[in-house]
Amino acid sequence: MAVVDRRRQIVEAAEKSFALFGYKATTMDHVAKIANVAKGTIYTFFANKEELFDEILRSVIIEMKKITEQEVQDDRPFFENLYQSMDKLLEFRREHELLVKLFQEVRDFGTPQAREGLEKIELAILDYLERQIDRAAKHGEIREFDPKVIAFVLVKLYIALTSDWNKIHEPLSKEQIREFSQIFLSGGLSKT
Amino acid sequence: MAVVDRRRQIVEAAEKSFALFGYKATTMDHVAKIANVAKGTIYTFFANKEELFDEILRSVIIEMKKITEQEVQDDRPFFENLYQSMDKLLEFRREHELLVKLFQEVRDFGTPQAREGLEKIELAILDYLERQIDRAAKHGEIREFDPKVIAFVLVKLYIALTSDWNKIHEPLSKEQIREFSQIFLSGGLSKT
DNA sequence: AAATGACCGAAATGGACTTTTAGTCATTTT
DNA sequence: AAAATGACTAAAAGTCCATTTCGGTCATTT
Repeated sequence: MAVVDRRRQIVEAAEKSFALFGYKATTMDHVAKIANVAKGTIYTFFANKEELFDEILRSVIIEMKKITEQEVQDDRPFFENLYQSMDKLLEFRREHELLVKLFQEVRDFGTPQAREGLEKIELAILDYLERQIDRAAKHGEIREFDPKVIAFVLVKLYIALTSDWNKIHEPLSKEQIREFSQIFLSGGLSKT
Repeated sequence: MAVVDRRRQIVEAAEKSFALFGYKATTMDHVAKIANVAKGTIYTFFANKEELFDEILRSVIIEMKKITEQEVQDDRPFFENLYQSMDKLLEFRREHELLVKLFQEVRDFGTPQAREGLEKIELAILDYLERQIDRAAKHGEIREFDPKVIAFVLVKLYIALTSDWNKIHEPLSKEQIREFSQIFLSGGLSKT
């Protein structure tokens, strides 16, 4: 009990600190202080700062998976599930303090660990998406193509419409994004 | 004659230096030396370093426009022209020393002027593409949607398949890229 | 009138010195 | 005996200041 509690205290303190200050500005001393624990104790649970960070990331990934799985219903068409999941995921990314902070840290300082952290999360999303696509293809819902590439392009398309676009233009509404996705995904640009 | 020559000497020297050393590491003293001209002379033609850089960028954009226009034939379908142009453009970007150097400079040092330069070029491409798309829509070749967004997504899609993808996987072949583009653009993912 | 290059101030660079911080480990607490 | 502690260390980051570099100017030369 005592051991478990200490671990939790540390993880919770680290969560707060990473979300508030980012990776670089979070010091082990500070985490120890918030957790009401001596610094050495942290090292009985985590080999180093990066592993502590990894623990937090892993829980974020699990949380994201839960959120998307709530949206997926097997009796609905693949695209419907896809749009819902993507919306939820983007909303999560926008609102989750840790992710917001990490994006900012990468943009402003280029901290490698922050970038690698975000890459890990993106990889987890790609992996999850890939399996969804594979399943949809096997169910005959979409054409069969390399699911890895499809997943990759889908994510890029979504990021392009939701994030990249806003750097030079007024943000697109949810409805517009949905419409454009449908054009490219279900319809295609072609008129015929 | 003498005046024109001096200007040309300077521009040619600057072209070489920017392509070889990037924006930051190119010094006005060095450009003057290569051009066999006193530093002050550069300032009779260009207000400052950035304007000299702009001149080079402008000529790169013109060159790109020429290359794509060679590929476009009005009697061919829009998509055919599009794929050809994109291929040529990407090849140009990959092979043009200045662009390669600028990409590297942005990645390694984040020099703002280098990034802005690449942004200008991308904007020029987007602008050109937008007009092509608008034309195709008016000709009834593709569905009518905001050409700005379509152009934006097309470029992002192409960069995703040709450049981003290579950061984690084996590069896709020209044929694969073409196939995927067709899926998304003319066909759509949907099976029906 | 055009071209030059010595010159200027601002900004970048380098290096000595100081502070901070990740990680360790001998000692204390439970 | 096992867990927790915090003073300690080595290395990384930060600060400061002297020196150099570089974009841009302008009095002088061609």
